[in-house]
Amino acid sequence: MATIRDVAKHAGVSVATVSRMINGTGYVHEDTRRNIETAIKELQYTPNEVARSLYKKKSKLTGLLLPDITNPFFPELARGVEDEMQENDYRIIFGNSDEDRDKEQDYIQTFVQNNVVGVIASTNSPDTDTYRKLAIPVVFLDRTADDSPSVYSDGREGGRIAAREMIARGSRRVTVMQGPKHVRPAQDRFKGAVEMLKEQGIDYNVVQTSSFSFTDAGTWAEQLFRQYPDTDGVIASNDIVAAAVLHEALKLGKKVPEEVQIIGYDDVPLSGILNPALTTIRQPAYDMGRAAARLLIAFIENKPIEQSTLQMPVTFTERDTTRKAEQ
Amino acid sequence: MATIRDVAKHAGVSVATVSRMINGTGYVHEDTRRNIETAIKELQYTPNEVARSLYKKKSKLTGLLLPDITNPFFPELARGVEDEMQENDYRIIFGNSDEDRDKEQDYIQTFVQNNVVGVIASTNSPDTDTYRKLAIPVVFLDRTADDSPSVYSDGREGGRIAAREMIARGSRRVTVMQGPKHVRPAQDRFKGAVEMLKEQGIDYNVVQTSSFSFTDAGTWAEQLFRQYPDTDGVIASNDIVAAAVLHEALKLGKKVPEEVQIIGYDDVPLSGILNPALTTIRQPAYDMGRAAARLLIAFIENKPIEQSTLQMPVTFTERDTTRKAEQ
DNA sequence: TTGTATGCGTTATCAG
DNA sequence: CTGATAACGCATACAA
Repeated sequence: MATIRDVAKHAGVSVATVSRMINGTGYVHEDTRRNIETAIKELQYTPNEVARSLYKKKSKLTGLLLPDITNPFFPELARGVEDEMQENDYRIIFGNSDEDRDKEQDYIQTFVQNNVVGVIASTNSPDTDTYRKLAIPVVFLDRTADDSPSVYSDGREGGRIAAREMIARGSRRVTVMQGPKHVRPAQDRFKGAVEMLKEQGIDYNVVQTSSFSFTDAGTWAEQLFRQYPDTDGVIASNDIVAAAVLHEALKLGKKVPEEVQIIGYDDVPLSGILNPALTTIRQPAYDMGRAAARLLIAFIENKPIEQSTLQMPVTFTERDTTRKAEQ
Repeated sequence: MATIRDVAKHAGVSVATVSRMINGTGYVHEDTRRNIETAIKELQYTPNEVARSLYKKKSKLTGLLLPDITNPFFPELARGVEDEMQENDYRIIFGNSDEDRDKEQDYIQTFVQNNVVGVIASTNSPDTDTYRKLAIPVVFLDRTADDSPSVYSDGREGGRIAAREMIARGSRRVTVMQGPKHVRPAQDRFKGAVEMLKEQGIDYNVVQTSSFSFTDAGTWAEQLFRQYPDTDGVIASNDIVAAAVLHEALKLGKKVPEEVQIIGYDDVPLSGILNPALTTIRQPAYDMGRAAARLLIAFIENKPIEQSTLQMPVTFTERDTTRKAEQ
């Protein structure tokens, strides 16, 4: 790898001049500029970001911490973040936390050890020293903490909508699936749904689940219909679980949506191609990722910030696992 | 952030001693060790990886380049890579290439600018200077190049299996979907399928597709049944497309698998919960990711390497979009 | 307009 | 067993 010294020597100038020309700081004569440029070309020089980072105590690196990229909601988020970052010349150090505090800590630590200029995190414990002590900006994604910059959607409202639409379409023995206890967004949507069910005086049951994994989803689905065989409406904790419930319902010979209605959550890409296609509460994942990155960059670059807390809209996405609403 | 100098001062020793104790290089008296340890604790010191990287010209950073994390095949791969890396204290700088040479170049460049010690790449152009000129080890994932370290599965064989099983189950007017022209694995499986179809003298049509995106998949599916309404077997280019074809077939009132059989490719997690569940050719994505990371680490750490080219097995995963084989 | 010297935080060499 | 010190590649203050 050629260094700035090589370039300087090759161009017959000092490293300072090369540095100035590269960074566009200070004057440099047209002729010498030309010399330096050809030197750079010939040596295929590219600046060593590590040295830069050491000197400036700032890098072009950013940390992204997500629970599990294997859950189809997160790739959308990640892609949004990545696209925005890459368009602004930032790079991403990526890690999966598995919602585990230790792993999370560990990643955050290596983020700072590597001089990242900011981090985007999807965590259940934003209100901890792990984040409070950070000297760099943090944006929470898909999660919130009061007064902390964050991009998320209104889980409670999403849950309420799901329940409301389910009731409006005639289900009267509803089963609400409660996602993992320590996952905030899962609990928010759960609470929202239960709230609405109670308000409307509708009978409901709860099935507890402890993960969002594809492999477990089938188990929750079986359990659901074993415990509540006469349920006529399922509000799932996310689309994966909803898909598993749909699968199980059809396997048991139940007609969807005639006998059982199902509403998912997230609107991950696969939801639209299920059979029947899944009715769900949509979160604009990709946009959320982009927004979070945009916000973080604004902090990093000290740009003006209108709002440091963005609540994105959730929308009822009606497809074929629900009946037409009664007028 | 506390530096090694702070620790040294705090412990009343020189930085050299602190460094020695941290890295376990050279002797250090038991008493001073204790002093240093408490100093580290009190100051919450963690070594600056950037400074380390600058001096040693080596980091704990690794580059991972994938086409598109939004395609559900890749999160599995990525997770495998990440798990193995993280267990070995390596971190990942991640980027999506969109199968685009420029983006790819760009990422590779910033990888080296950041002193990564190795890269894992899923690329269609492994045989280019971009990779040949790299001074650090590279492992190609899901793609191969002769003699280059790589982890992939046998696409041609996968295609052959798909066609063979489709024929064995009675389809006689098969449609093979050809994935994006520039994506090697897609072409391999396509060729394999066509090869087998020809060998067996079975009538077949080809539908060309140019992406793996969820949004486009529906279009290919519609087009397929418009052009070849009497097809009785579809070999899709991957599971996403297969899911779309399944969706469309049912929408058109076709019985699956009675009137149309469908075979996908990859066995992404969603395949098992489709209705009917998708028969597909499985690639062990997670394991492939792990294997690639393990291989890369072996290169990085100069460990002995048995095989630098790993071809993982593809397996026919029989579910419900195909009929029982004729005995 | 350009060059010299210094320091960013670490590790390794070498002398003590 | 320990401490000065040079060097990694770069950007900046200051001189020229």
